[in-house]
Amino acid sequence: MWLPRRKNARYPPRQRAESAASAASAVPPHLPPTATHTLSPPIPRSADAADAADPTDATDITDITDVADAQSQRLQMADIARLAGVSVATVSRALNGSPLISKDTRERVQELARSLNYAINVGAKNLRLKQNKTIAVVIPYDKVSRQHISDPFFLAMVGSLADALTERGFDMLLSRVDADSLDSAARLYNSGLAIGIILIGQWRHHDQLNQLAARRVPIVVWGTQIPQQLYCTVGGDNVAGGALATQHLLDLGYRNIAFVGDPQLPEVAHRYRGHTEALATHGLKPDPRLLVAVPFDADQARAGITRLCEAGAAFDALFACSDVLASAASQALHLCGRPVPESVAVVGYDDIEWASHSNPPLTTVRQPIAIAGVELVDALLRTIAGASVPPRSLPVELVVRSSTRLKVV
Amino acid sequence: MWLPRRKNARYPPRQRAESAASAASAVPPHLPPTATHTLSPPIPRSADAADAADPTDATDITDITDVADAQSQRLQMADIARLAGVSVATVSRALNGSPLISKDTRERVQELARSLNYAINVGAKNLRLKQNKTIAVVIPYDKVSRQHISDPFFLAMVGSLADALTERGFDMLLSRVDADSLDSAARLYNSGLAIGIILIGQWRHHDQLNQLAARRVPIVVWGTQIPQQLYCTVGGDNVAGGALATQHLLDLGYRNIAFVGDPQLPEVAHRYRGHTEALATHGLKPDPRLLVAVPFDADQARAGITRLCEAGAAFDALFACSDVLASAASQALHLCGRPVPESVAVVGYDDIEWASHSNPPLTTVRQPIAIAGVELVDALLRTIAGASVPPRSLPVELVVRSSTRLKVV
DNA sequence: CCCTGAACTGCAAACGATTGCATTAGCGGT
DNA sequence: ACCGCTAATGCAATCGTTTGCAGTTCAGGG
Repeated sequence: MWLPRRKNARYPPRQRAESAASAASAVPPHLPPTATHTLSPPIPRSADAADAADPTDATDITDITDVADAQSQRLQMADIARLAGVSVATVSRALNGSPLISKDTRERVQELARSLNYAINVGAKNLRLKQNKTIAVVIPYDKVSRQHISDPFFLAMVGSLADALTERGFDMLLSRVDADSLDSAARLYNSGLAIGIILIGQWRHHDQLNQLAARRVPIVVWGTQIPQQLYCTVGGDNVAGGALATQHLLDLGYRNIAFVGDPQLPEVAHRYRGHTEALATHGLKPDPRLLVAVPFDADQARAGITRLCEAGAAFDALFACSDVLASAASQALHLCGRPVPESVAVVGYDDIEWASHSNPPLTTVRQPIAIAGVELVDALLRTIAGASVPPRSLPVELVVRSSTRLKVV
Repeated sequence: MWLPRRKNARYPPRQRAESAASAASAVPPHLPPTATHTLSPPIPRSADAADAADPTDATDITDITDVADAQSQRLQMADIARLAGVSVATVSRALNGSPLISKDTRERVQELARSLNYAINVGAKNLRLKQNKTIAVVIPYDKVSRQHISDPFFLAMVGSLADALTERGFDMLLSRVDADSLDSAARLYNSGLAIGIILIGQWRHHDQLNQLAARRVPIVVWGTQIPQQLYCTVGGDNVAGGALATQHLLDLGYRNIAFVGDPQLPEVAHRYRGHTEALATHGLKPDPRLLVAVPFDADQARAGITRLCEAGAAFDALFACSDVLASAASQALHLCGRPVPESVAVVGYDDIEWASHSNPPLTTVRQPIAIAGVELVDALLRTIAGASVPPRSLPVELVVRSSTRLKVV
């Protein structure tokens, strides 16, 4: 007969066959054997139930109590091992499907673990294997203007990323950082919480992002490609998007197009370039008086448009760099007595969900949000694998709805 | 002279004073001394830079190479210890501000760690301390209707939770689960990834939530209070909200009010009750023909409203259980030749950002989203601490905009 | 000169998993 | 009866931190 000998015996040495048998019969009375019954019988207060349960075997009662009690609370491999009458090593191998373990033992352990709702401690596993299946997604917030980022576009992007990451078996750590110190996002990587970072939006701190990349922090940014960048960006084709919007308005007969957005932001700058290029094909130049330079903030857009109207600027159409801005602008236009689309044609950007629900439904440049999530995750994983991933520009498309119509002359 | 002796010497034994001095002078040439310079000088390819750097001291070069190289990649406590010429224990205590360490050593270690951008390995720390600062936020998705949850309300809630958690120093793990197996969210807790779960929306599986609670999984749910529930809910006061909306319409002179929403969902059921109660104060009863029972899905709402119009139902107002539904309904009404608010007054629910940007701006019942995040987090933390937290109902308020106006007779 | 205590600091054992390398039993061959 | 081989399993080191305890140095008192 073989008897295990160990310094710190966490489980009483039992004869193999006996303990296996007792485990199999002892567990069900205390804990539900499977997780799959959906109709709950009258539910007792769980812990009390264990205490009150029929005390057939003194040792097993204390076993269960030890597990549920005190500090350790959660089930761990040692508990499974004890109940199955094997060592932790065997449990580990069994749960990982190692062929070293006999089919019999393997299945017994797996069944036991499943019936106890055992889930492996990911932290310990990660530590040992130096691996990690968590990706950090960072949404910067603007300290000065608003506390929260409420632009539905960012949130939709979060949804898309959540889907893409779930798809590939990764967990997503959502985090906010001050847009003025984007580099503080490195904490998430340096602390081992996540193996890489996806940052939504480039904001005003290109330099900080370059520093992160130089420090070898795996990072991918939703944004636009900037000349000297060391990090990988994925983004819609902003130049094409800007051109598409303006071209559409030109085709409809509009010639005096206001532009709403802050060209200091890299993405907006590119859209403005597309705007300018489209005008050029008709021999036109952008009118600086029709540039409403506001950040992505509805209130400031409203104010800007109102100012524009009151200044008596001559414009018959408007291109806004987000649907939120377009919507705020439309509202302001209404109040100025210039209804959309009768008096002013409006094109937005992003095509967030409610662009089609708004009234009138908004003509807009659709960003490929669903694809964006997949592409960002893909690029990040390749970066983590050590590849040098080139920036990626995704195609955008114009969605024509009722906020634009042929100009009536 | 004291010489350290160890089984597995990870760092070469050095005389204390000597090594401390060499560390202090050796670090800056290879790595930036502080993280706070924002203007990046011409950035070299980092690793190459270390290799190419002026090789003044052979041993230090190999030190740095060891750190940046190979498997271990990330900086760890042992590296700091080696560079500071002390033991890991001392580094640990120094970084945690233990008074056991002399002020001198403590500050030297802290400064060194800061200058190297060292961040402690959270996984290892959590393992050792059996603690964890991560909360899981779960958004269920509906497998049958749509792949993604795109309702801005849920996403806004995510934003609010992100703020509340950041505020309290917790990290947020965002996860999606199939709305038909909410209990699979337990994995996040059982695996030690998170110390508690916040679930957004009650959906159709009250029983599964009860089971989770019975299994002692710390969980708080955004939703409405249901008689026999074992888990804690936080939610807007749905009965009051429903009453508020309907009362407002009644006050304006409307008597035939359509209700849009699926009363099978607990929250909607309560709003319907409020609706009914308000009608009762005017001696009215809800007309079953004016109940448009659709889930939170814009397309189905549009279809439902169109059907209602085509059936020739007599109604002069409409109360929808979300702003998305209200907006979709307004659109359908327009197409049926019944403009809002001239022909039909519309009240929504949630007061998401664009309710005020839509056209006409939507009268709606505001849910306290910002407060919700704080309350949910609060309730969860108290639950984790072992308290039995009662369900919480938050006040809602009516926001009157232009989609409702005095009925013209 | 030795003893004592205070002030630092290091050693080594956790935390919960994985895995290379024993170790064991069982079996067939000689 | 003994040897060698294979299949199944256990031991113990390891991942990066924390912390109880023990060890070292040094100053001051007898």
